[in-house]
Amino acid sequence: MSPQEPSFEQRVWLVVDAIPYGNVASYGDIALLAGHPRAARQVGRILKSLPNTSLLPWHRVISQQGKISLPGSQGSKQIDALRKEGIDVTQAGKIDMKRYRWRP
DNA sequence: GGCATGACATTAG
DNA sequence: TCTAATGCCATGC
Repeated sequence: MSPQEPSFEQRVWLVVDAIPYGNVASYGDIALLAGHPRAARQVGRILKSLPNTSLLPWHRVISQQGKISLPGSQGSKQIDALRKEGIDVTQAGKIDMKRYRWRP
């Protein structure tokens, strides 16, 4: 029979869930680990579509430039959540990727 | 099957 | 450092 491979969406869930505490990953990395090196945009769309019941650490996913791509109150929440994990976030919402980037 | 959208990435100025 | 333009790809209508 034909085992239906998990959707890109579900792969993203798995990858995001694998990000360890105190580390962050970029959309491009998520897409890459999910099997689609250039589907970073879809990652953002998927995370946006996440149900509030999901326990995924989506706040550990940021842009490659170490900047929060989610403006508004949600962005502030993300920054706050990252700081609670020991990640240093500048006042401009900038993060040192060289230091916190997740290396599988 | 085609068109529009998007929590991005990269390059140029 | 910041802004603008271009590319790439899955999803939804």
